[in-house]
Amino acid sequence: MNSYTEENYLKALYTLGNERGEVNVNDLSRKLEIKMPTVTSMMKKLAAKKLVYYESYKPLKLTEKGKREAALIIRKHRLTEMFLVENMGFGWEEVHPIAEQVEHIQSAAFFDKMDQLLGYPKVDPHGSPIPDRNGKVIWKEYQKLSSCKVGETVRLAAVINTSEDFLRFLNSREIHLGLKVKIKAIEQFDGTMKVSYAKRTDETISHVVSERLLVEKA
Amino acid sequence: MNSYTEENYLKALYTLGNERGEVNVNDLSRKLEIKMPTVTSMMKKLAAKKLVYYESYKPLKLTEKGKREAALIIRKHRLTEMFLVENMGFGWEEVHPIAEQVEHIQSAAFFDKMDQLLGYPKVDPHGSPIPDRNGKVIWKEYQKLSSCKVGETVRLAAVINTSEDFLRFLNSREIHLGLKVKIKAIEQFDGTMKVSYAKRTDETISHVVSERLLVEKA
DNA sequence: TTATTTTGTTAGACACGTCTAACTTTATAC
DNA sequence: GTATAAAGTTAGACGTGTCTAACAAAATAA
Ligand SMILES: [Mn+2]
Ligand SMILES: [Mn+2]
Ligand SMILES: [Mn+2]
Ligand SMILES: [Mn+2]
Repeated sequence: MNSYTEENYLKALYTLGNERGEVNVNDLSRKLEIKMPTVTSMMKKLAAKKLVYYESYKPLKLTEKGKREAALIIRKHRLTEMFLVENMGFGWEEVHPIAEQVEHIQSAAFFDKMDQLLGYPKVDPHGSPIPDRNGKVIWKEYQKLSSCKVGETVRLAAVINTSEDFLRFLNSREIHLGLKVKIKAIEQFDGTMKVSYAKRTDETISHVVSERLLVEKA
Repeated sequence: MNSYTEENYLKALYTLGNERGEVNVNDLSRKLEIKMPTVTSMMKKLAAKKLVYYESYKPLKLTEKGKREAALIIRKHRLTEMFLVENMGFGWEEVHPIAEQVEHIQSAAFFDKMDQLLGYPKVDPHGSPIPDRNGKVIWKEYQKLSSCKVGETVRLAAVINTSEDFLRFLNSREIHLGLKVKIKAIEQFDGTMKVSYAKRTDETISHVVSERLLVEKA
């Protein structure tokens, strides 16, 4: 069994790996807010457990075993977030710090029960896919709202940034997953979009925001 | 903030204190399955944090602060057990090991939400009282089923032993909290009771079992 | 291509929570 | 009331996860 600490390293390696392809000691160090020498020594430990390929001065890479174990922790994280939102009434902006702790609970029954009560959800409250029991993840191909054209109507499928501030901002505009958004106009200069959705027929979405929203064709 | 480990020591001190009055290093050592020298050094640490009164060779005692913090962990434990049973469909025999982990989650909102969803329960699934937000516990005075007389009808209010085996045994006899039990006869020799409850009109309860069931007059 | 900056490693330290071995104090038995 | 047993403490060690200081390698800039 991996320790609480090891689990957090595995998860960070996994998510950084998906975001940036290559993961360096420095990236991990910054993400976990842990100094580089500490990261190096943990990488050697995880390498000894066959969870990470480690060679001095080379980028870090999870082994297949490491990827699987990381994905299973992420599964627990995302199931928890979904449970907190759907079955406990939390807002999507509140759940991450709680899930960060709950993900380390050792009890298959606990998470199986969440999964069952939720009806075997495929995505978490932010639209990220929930890995299956074997650690397999099915990534749906979404596109950024910012890449859409005038006249298109799209459905909001996921958020890229899940910071509390950003999610609170979306709440204040009544923007949530599943929302149908029609693009009315795009300002060439700065990419600002004029859109309509729900009862809001004359809203503005800045490029900073549309870059962080993933959509699919409605 | 207290560590995960410190929390488990506090909780053990609290429950042993209620069961036996005085707590010795040896008791704690056996309860936590941690060797005595380790316990001694932790007691010094908790004493430095004003959570325990510690003097060499004297019985251990929680300070008021220590009692309060212990009770708040127990609150989280029991709310969790109740939530697992009432809102997630677990059996009362399954929840303890999960609650043992969940009780260490640091999130007031998480437990407040459980409390609210449960309708501010006063007791856990085993009939033990849930301490309030200030760590105050209201103990109801129940009596052992074994101390009841022939002809009495009592309501099952709590179980003393919460081992999985005992709870499974009760499940197999369809014995659960709230059950009304009528005492039809008591064998003087070994204390075996003849009782009726629900649709079971001719059941036998051994003294070993009736000693572990707490009831109130119906 | 050499100098500088950034990234990464090594060495050594430390807090935490655990252990065993050895010793001391207190309790129990005779 | 001494002898023995049980309980408790002290000393010293160890694994985990963290740090800082010093050094080395790789990347970038001049
Ligand atoms: Mn999250
Ligand atoms: Mn975590
Ligand atoms: Mn319990
Ligand atoms: Mn616990």
